[in-house]
This record gives sequence, structure tokens and C-alpha cells, in this order.
Amino acid sequence: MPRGPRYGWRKGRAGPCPTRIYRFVEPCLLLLLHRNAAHGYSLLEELKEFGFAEAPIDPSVVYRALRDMEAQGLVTSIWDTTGPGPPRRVYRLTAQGNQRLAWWVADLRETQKALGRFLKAYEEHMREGKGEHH
Amino acid sequence: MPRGPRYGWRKGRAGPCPTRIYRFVEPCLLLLLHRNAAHGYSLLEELKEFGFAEAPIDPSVVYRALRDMEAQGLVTSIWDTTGPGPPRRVYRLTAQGNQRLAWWVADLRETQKALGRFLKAYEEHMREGKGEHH
DNA sequence: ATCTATATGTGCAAAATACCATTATAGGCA
DNA sequence: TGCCTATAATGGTATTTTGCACATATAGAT
Repeated sequence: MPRGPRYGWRKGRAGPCPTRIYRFVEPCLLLLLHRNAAHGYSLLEELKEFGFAEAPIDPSVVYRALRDMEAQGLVTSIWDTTGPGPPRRVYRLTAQGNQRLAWWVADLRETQKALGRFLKAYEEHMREGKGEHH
Repeated sequence: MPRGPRYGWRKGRAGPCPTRIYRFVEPCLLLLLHRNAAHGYSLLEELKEFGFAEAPIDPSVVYRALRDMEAQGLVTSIWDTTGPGPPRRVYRLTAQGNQRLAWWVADLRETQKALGRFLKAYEEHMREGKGEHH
């Protein structure tokens, strides 16, 4: 709802899609690749499972994330020229990527707790103060 | 734990403190000011309640957030020269700030849900696949 | 006189993201 | 053939948020 130069980024968006969490695409991609090797374009579709359907993510963000992750050794890629259409870069998770996913999960669980603390504090305050501020 | 140029921002920090959530200081400040009018330096202490103790926030972030919020009409400020030490800028919530807080709460509840979906997907996948990736 | 706590700021660089545009392959169709 | 669409990957750049270092000022304590 709020407007102004800070909300949202450009086009009435509430924030970075969809969770307001820094680099949230990375853990999502790691989890998807833990399930199966895949190429960027198909991952773009699979991401919708995590809320990237309501607030669609830009393809460039996904492709860049994948290349960054490869530079960090979290994934490896090979070109797949079989099948029709342009060649696809198929990514596969590494052992390092597996560790990074575990690290992300621990980190996101902390984030969830902090979020819970804030919302609980809000609700308790509102129960007492009846929504009025002085 | 992970290293590399992307983790953390500068000094082994995991991310923007402490929740990995964009602009998380703003809703925290709005809630604190909903409870009571206060000045920046005291808010800096009160923020620890929301997890800014383990990963201390830089004062400049708080002061900047307060001035930005004033520019947006979410808070008003007056100089308080009574009492010892340098003058303090005391902030008070406006009706708009009250609305913005409600908006933030709704937004953060969505974030919490998305986070829950991701963590649930992770746990379910791990229960089936026994942590091994192909 | 110097040190510390209180209190508020400024300037700058790094990182994440949105938005826009480009390149390329292949199939369908008028 | 020429045009359109889907698939697939990538590059450039402005905006936003944040971290970090630094500057300034008042007042009490040693």
C-alpha cells in the first residue's frame, strides 16, 4: 500500500520477490538442484513453488545467481546440445553446494525465529494497548 | 561458515543484521515508537530486543532510517535540550506511521509463510532422499 | 587537561536487485 | 521465404540498502 520513492523498487512492488529476504533465490536453487540437475530456464519455472509466481523473478537474476554459484564451486555445469532449441547449460550440485544448502537452512531458521519474535511483540503490545499510540 | 567475496558483507558477517530481511529496522523502530516516543540513541539500545544484540546495528543506519521516516511523514521530531549532554531529537509516531506499521506486519507475516514453505519443502525432501543428492 | 559516555550526523564503497536490451536456435504457419 | 513464438542464456546500468570509517558536540569524571 505505501507509496513514495522507497516503496516499491520500481513498479508498485513491495520488495525483492517474494520474501524480503536477501539472496533468497540461492537457497531455493540449491534445494531444487539437490532434488535434480537442471538448466536455468526450467529452474525459472520450478521457482514458482517458493512464491516466485505471485512476484515473478527476472530471468537475469536466476542466470546470474547460477553463474556466481558456479564461480564459488557450489555447482558445476555442462552444455547440453541434445534436444531441440538452443543449447542448455545443465547445472549439478557439488558437495560444497550441499554444505551451503545446510548452512542456508540453519540461517533461515534463525531468520524465522527473529521474525516470530517481532510479530509476537507486536501482537502482545496491541493486545495491551488496543492499537492506540500516545 | 561459508567464505568468499559474497559472505558476509565485509567482516565475516552472515548478512545484514540480524534477520536477513530488507529494511527490518524500520518496522522495529515503528513498533518501539508506537509504544513510546524516544530519541535515536535510546532506540539503539531498545533494538536489541529484536535481535540487534548478537549482530549490532550501526548507529548511522538507525539515524538515517529515522530521518527518512520523518521525510515520509511516518514520524515527527522535536529537539529536547533539557537534561545533560548534547541535545536529543525525540521522535513521535504519526497516524501515517501507525498505518505503515500495520502494512509492515502484514508483509512480514507473508514473509514468514514463504519461509515456512521453503523449510517444509527442505525437510520433506530430506526425509525422502536421506540427504543424498545424485 | 584528558578520557569516557552521550548524542547526532556525513561520505563513500560494496552488494543485491530490477529493468531493459541483445543474441541465438528451432518449429509452426501464412 | 519471411514472420512469429517459444526456448535459452547473457550483458549493461540505475536504484536501493547496508556497512564502515570518520566528524562533531556536550557534559561529567579522573
